Amino acid sequence: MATKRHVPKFHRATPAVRREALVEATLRCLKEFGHDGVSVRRISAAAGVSIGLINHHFPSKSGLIAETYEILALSLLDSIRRQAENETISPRERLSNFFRASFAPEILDPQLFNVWLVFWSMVAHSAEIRAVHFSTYRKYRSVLESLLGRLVESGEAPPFRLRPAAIALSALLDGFWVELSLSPGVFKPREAIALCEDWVNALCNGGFPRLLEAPRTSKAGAAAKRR
Amino acid sequence: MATKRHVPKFHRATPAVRREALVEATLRCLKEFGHDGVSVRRISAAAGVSIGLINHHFPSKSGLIAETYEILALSLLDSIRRQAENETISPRERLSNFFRASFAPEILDPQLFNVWLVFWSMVAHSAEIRAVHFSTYRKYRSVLESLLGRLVESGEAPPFRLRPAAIALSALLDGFWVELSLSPGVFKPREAIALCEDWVNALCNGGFPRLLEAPRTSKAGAAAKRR
DNA sequence: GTTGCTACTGTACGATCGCTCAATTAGTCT
DNA sequence: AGACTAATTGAGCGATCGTACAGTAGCAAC
Repeated sequence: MATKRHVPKFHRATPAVRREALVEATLRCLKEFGHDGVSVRRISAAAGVSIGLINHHFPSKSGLIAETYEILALSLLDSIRRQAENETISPRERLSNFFRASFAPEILDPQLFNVWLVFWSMVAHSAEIRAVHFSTYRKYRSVLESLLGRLVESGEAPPFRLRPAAIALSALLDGFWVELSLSPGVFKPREAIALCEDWVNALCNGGFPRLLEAPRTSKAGAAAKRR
Repeated sequence: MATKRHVPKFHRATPAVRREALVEATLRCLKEFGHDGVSVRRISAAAGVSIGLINHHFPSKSGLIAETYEILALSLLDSIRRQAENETISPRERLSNFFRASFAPEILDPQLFNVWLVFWSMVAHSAEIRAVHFSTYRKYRSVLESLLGRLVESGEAPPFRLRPAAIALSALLDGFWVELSLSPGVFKPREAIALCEDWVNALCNGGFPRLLEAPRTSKAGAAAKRR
C-alpha cells in the first residue's frame, strides 16, 4: 500500500496575491459575460475559490469591480503611453504612435468594450466606480495634454489651449472606439487613425482658431472694462 | 343605500396602445434604474399592469427592450433632424443647429445616457438589439451625410467623401456626448459645440485633405495597372 | 341577456442574486 | 509536536429574476 500523504484542499495566499487573482478572474468574467459576469458566484468559480472569499478580501462586489476598473484602465493607458513616448522620435510621430496603439486589435476587442460598458453603467450608481472613472479619465487627458504640449514646444503647432484640445481629441478617439466596437465593418481602424491624423494636422496648420491661446486678452478685456 | 355600480378591475386596450404604454414604462424604468430597471416586475409595475402582460404582448423581455431602443432612437434623431433642417437657412447654419440640438439639456440628460448604455451592452448578446442598433446608426449617419452633402452642393465646402466625413463627425459628436454624460463639469456643452463647429470649418477650408474626393484616381490607377 | 373573444391577472416554479457566518484547515511560529 | 493565526470554505438567508399557464373578466356583437 502506498504511503498516505496529506493533500491540501486549498492554498493559502497573501491578500495581495489573492486580490490580484480575483481581479484577473473578474476581468475574464466581464469579458465573457458582460453584465451577467458581474456575479460573485461566477467570479469565484473563475478564480477557483469559494463564494465567500470575495467578501473576505473586498468590502463588497462593487469594490472588486472598482479595483478591476482602476487596474485595467491604468494598465491600458500605460501600455499605449509607452508605445507613444519614444524620445528618439518627434512629438508629431509620438501622436501617430498613440493613435496606432489606440486602435490596435487588443484595444478594439469587442469584449473589452463590453467590459467598459459595465464600468460606465456603474458610474451613475456607485461612488467608488465614479471616483475611479474620474481619476483615470483625468490621467488620460493629462497624457494627451502632454503629447500635444510637446507639439507646441517643438514648434510643429501654434500655441493653443491644451486642455480643450485634449478633450476634443479624446472625444474623437473615444467616439471612434465606440463606433468600431459596436459596429465593426462599417469602417476600418486605419480610417479612424487617418481621421485622427487629419485632426492633428489641421490643429498644426492653425485650422482650429478657437483653440488658439487667448487667456491674456480676456483678462485685459475685463481690466479694460473696469477702468 | 347608494346604487351599487360595477367598477372594472382593469381596462382592456388594443395591442398597439398597450405596447406603446409598455414601451413608455420601460423607458422610465431604464432612466431611473439603469440595468436594474430591465425587469418585467419593475416595468409592469410602472405601467400599472400585471407581470404577465409583458409576455402577452412581447415575445420576450429583449423584444420589449429592442422596440424601446428603436422608438427612442428614431424619436431623438427625428427631433434633432427637424431642428436642423430648416429650408430657410444655409446648409452651414443647419449643421450649427444640429450641433446645438445634439447638446441640448434633454439629450445630455445623464439618465438618457444610462439608457443608451443598457442598449449598447445588449448589442453583443441579443440579435434583436443588434439589428435595431445597426439600422438606427445607419439612419443617423445618413442624416449627417445629407447635411454635409448640402454643404458641398452649396459650394461652402470642397467636394469630399461624404461617408467617412459623416463617420468622423458622428464619432466626434458621440465622443463629446459620452464625455459630457459621464463627466459633467469637466467641460461645457458650449465648448463641445464650438469644437464641432471648428471641425466643420476646417472641413470647409480644405483642412482634411485625406477626405477629398479621389475615387476616380484609384480606379484609374487600377485600370492602368491592368493594361 | 347571452355568448364569445381575448386582453389581462397573478400564482407558481426553478434559478440566481449578494452577503453572512460558523466551521474548517493551511501554514507558521514556538 | 502542539498551538495559534487567519485565509478559506460552503451552507443558508431573504430577495429577485424571467417565463409559463390556468383562470378571470372587460367589452363588443348579436
